[in-house]
Amino acid sequence: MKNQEIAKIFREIASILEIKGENHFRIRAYEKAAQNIESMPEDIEDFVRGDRLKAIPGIGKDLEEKIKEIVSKGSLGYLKELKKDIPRGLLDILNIPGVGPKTAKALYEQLDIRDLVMLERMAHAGRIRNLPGMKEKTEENILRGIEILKRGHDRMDIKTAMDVAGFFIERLKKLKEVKKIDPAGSLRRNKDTVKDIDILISSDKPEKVMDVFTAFPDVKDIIAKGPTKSSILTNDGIQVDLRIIDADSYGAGLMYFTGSKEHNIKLRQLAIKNDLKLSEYGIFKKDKRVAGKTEKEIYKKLGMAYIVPELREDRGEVEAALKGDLPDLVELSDIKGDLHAHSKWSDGGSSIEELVNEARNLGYEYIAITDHSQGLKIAGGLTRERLKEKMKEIEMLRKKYKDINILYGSEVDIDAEGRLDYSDDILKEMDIVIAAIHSGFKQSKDKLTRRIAKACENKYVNIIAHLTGRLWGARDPYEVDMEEIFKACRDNNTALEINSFPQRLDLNDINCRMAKDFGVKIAINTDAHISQQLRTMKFGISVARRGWLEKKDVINTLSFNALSNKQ
DNA sequence: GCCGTTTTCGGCCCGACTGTTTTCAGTCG
Repeated sequence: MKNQEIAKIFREIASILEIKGENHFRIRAYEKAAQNIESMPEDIEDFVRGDRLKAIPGIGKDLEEKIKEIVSKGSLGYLKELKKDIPRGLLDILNIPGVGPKTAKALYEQLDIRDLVMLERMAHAGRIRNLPGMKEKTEENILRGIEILKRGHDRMDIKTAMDVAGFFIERLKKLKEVKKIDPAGSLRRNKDTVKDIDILISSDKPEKVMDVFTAFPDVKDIIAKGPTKSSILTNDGIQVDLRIIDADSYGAGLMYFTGSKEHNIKLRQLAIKNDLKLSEYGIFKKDKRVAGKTEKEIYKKLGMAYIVPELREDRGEVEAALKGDLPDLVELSDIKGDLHAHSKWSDGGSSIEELVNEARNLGYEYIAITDHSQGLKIAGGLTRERLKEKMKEIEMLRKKYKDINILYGSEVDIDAEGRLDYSDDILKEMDIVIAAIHSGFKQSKDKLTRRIAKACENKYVNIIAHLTGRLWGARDPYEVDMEEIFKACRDNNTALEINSFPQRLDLNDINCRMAKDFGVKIAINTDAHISQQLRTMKFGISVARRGWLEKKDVINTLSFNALSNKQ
């Protein structure tokens, strides 16, 4: 899988070309190609082998050759050439908010600034203000931008983003000047991680709303403030953008502000083809607005079905909507049970009964109690003897609660050699077996892949949990050969898990879609460690929806009977 | 650098805010 690697190279080329002041559209061509390759569910090397690269949107003759070179040689001569002209550190300067290619170029050419350290020093020394078109204010903004960059507020997980957005929305809602309010941006698209918070408001007194917004006690810094658009930084360094728009344009504004940028561009191009103009104010024929109040009427005007926010990434959804071919996405209400939860028997905080009762509250048909296996001592893994005692408790609860099926299971550790932590005679007694890696993350990609594939081959294993082990903000995903895993899962009828825990959300959306294309079934689980966490299912659902999954792709949408027959 | 149901050349999404200007370029989303 070289998709990410190629996307990264193309993005780097785009950045260097920006600084060099190259043609804007040529730069966009590289960015667009990077985006398409990165979000493709297929392995680009298959396209090279099949000589089908030009079938990828945004790939023409030139980029085709460059991709072939990267795949065969592992690097690209053109990028090496470009790097001779532009020092590496200059690309970091582009990451400073408010500093773009023109500024970076001027800093490099006129003051020989080559990296962040030099830039900070020069700004402190008051040297920037002497450049043409720059003054003290420019210097201040650069220093402030460097501070923001240093604080490293990159992206936050979706739950944190929802909490921050909720905090602002709840307070803004109370203003009588606020008629309508919605979260927008990647948060509304339910992306697994979010960079900044976007909020849209409809109001006839925008100035008043902006005054209140920028004066909230949590506002540390005002980045921009106007009658229709303001941006602030919170004390925690999170950027919140507020946009105010007329009620007549609210749908168009919501669409624009929800994005993604690529989705918007695609729609605007489509509008032009139809002799229309699309902006955040509506769809216009000549200068007359023909739609704009709701998103639905805009999609309709463009001759396509409504596209839910989760799909708006320009990953084929526009084409599908034009053909009336959109997937019928899985919904939270389709979920019939949770197949991954931990009780006090291992490292959970709730009793089995508490988990069962929460599952009953959620209207589930079944819940699997899947405590850790014996080798995972740090998480209170169960020995054979303790398993027997746990089984007794489950049997007792089964008698007490007839309206739900309590599944006896385990999250079994896969050891460094790919062996399972329980023998087959224990596993075969279980209703459900989840296998997962909990150590040896630093092994090579091949070794990790073989470990997991070997676990798939065990006939008692039903699900592989948290495949790449990522913990947002704490641990990077470990590298596995997705294609190999998908094949192993498909051939052994093993499902892959979407882990709904907000810092995991692993598989991610793109892996999901690829798994689906391979014919692999998915289980959306919470991995709850206290009963309330069974309610985080919605985050896993978001990933599934972003991965184009339908009800039929997800095993825990099956009724208990259908599920039992399948396993 | 890509792309074509007006096109193989001449286009390529659209608008807001800031800071520097004396009407606009740069940056951002």
